Amino acid sequence: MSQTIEQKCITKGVKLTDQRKIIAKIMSEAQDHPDVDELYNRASKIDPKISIATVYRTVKLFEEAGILAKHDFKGSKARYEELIEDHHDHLIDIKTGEIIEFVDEDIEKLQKKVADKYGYNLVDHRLELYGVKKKS
Amino acid sequence: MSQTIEQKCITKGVKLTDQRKIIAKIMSEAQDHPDVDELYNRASKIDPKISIATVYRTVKLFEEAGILAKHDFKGSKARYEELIEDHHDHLIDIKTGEIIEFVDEDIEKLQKKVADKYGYNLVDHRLELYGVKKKS
DNA sequence: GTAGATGCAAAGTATTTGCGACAAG
DNA sequence: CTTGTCGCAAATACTTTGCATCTAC
Repeated sequence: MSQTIEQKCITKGVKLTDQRKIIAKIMSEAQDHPDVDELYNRASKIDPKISIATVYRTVKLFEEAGILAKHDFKGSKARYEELIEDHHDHLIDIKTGEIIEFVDEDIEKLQKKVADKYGYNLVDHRLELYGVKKKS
Repeated sequence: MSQTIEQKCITKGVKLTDQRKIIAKIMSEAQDHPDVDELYNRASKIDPKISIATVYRTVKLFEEAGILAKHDFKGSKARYEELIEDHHDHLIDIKTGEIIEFVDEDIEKLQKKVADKYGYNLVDHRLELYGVKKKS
């Protein structure tokens, strides 16, 4: 039973204001990886008085609380997505900007092995694939 | 017989000004991954009149010419390194900021396989490992 | 000689912050 | 009630750009 973003806020002791609820809802429902501007646009439709500063403050807060993940893909602004238990990496279509999420256990294992080889414990990683659709 | 950065400029038809020669030299000799500020500092010691704008223009030009690689590691400014034939990825020490370069052919192959699985041709990728040194 | 490069300062982006008003717990 | 949040606008950090001058080829 996975928690909603609002539930995670309560668990982590993050105060739930109206603005944060709006952002929580948008990110919960998002099927994509919106950037701050897009998030601000969507939030403004619900609460036209919300400030972009609040959006920035909230995504940062949520990121630090482990609720959202921030991605700085090449050639675009910072994008956010809800942080779910099962980790995944991203394949980015450089023509369309479409983002495909994938998981590859073998790559994960090899990454640990590489870190190990150099005497490191792997704390985090970033794997992004950039590609173009093959003609079918 | 690998070319120097200056030679690459000539090959690629990039005009060699004094400022560009300075930046080429610094990057050729760099054992690290300097950011623009650091590059500007090192360049200023050779030519105190060089402008930061020129440094920005030059790294961008070199990047587009395939002479330098730009890296946006998490939590730090854009860093540059000379682009060498043999590709490598990076392992970043999150305590010290030290950067270790590594190559893992198996991971490379698996990346291609993943892209392929989703119907993509892999054009580029980014793999960064973030770790802490193990106690020995 | 001429197209392109430089230095400077001003303008852009993306993001953060100080502050008085306001709201959640 | 009191601590923390919000909206606003100003500030910051990094990067780009317009323009007059200068330089590599």
